[in-house]
Amino acid sequence: MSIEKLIGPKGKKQLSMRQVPVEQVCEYAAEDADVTLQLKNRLEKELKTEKMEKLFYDIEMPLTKVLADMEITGVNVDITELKSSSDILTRRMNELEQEIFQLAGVTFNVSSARQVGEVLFERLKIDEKAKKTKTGQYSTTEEILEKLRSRHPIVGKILDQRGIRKLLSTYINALPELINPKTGKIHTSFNQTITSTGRLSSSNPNLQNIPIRDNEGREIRRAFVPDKDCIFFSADYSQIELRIMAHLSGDRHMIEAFREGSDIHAKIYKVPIDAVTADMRRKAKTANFGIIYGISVFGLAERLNIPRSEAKILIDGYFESYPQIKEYMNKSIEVAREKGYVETICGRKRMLPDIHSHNSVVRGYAERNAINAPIQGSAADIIKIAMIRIAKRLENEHLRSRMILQVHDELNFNVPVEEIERVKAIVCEEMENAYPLQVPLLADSGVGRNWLEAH
DNA sequence: AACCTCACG
DNA sequence: ACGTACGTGAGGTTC
Repeated sequence: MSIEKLIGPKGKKQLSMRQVPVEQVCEYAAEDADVTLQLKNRLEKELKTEKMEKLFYDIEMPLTKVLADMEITGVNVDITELKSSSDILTRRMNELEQEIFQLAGVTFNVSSARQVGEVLFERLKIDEKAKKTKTGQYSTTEEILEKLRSRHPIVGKILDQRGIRKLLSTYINALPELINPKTGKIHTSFNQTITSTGRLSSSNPNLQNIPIRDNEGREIRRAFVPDKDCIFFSADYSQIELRIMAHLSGDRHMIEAFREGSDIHAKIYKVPIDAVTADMRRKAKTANFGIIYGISVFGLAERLNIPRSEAKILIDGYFESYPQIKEYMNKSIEVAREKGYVETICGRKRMLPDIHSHNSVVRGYAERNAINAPIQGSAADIIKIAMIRIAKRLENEHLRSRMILQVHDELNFNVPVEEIERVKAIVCEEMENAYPLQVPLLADSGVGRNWLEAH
């Protein structure tokens, strides 16, 4: 039985455990204990035969308490900040909506992708051969509308209105509702058993997807503030996934590049670093990400908005510079075929039954997972080790600083001002030394009066 | 409940 | 000819 069946779906009307008849609580609690014991009896043996005992007992189990402490500690959110931007943005959103109706000549629900598609492609006919989604509906994603921006003034307004609506509904208006009246803070859940790679996820609310890429959205981070007499401290791994790929592949050139601390994105070209233009670097950066995901010529061409021929040249050049990376990718797929799974540096497995599929699309997914999962998952292993050690040191050294958030390659802390130097040293040291690789691991850090300033 | 869209690493 | 970069969570619409 699910908890929501017992106390109702999350929201205002959700009951607390004490409002549920004791017979029902008893039934629920007993089932919890019974099922857990049954699972333990079976999984304990499996842990041993799969050689995953270290991962379980040395990482996942100790991490459980670290996560619980983070959840209980919670995060301060300055509501006055959010309320004032809510008023301003709500007004702008409504103005844009009126202008959209004017330009369309009809009123409609701008939140409805279907209605937006019908207005743009049937009423205004701004594109003869509009792209459709799998279900035959017009696709109106940001990516598509961006390319149609110049066709009609309504397009830009729809994009702007959507952007503002997203910020309001998902963050600005939602976060204040989630403040726990007892603690005055927001308490997320860090889910330890959701992802297929070993990453955490965050829910109710998700605090791992607070905006940062766009200037307007990132202002929301100003609302995430430390306690009184404390500062916000943020530390993040620099290019951890690329460094792991250098380590796992053993590629001499990439290892050397990281050891000498050079600009890895610029380094893929066979010209002096000074000769690398901003555009070359941007393309190389996208290519580097692509490699980690199991690149395709098509995928890279799409993202960079370049012809496939050019994307192919870029990829070929890349593998010429880093031949062992190419070998590593082939080897990962080969391992998946032979063993049916791939694993991370700590022995976390990703089962890949589709690696033998006769459907090339399905098989393609499995092959890309074979490349990506060990990299993404090893990064998760490493930051988990760092979190456990940092939590232990904060406790042993009687510091009042608290770890409050993890965002995949980043850790955030609430730090009493007088502790900042010690905590900075502890956090960076434990992050950088969590798991020695063939290349150095680097952690950047910053402090501020809020999450935005600390970044 | 499925779908679309979009926020993050 | 087709479909194609990895991993998530949430809000809104539609059925």
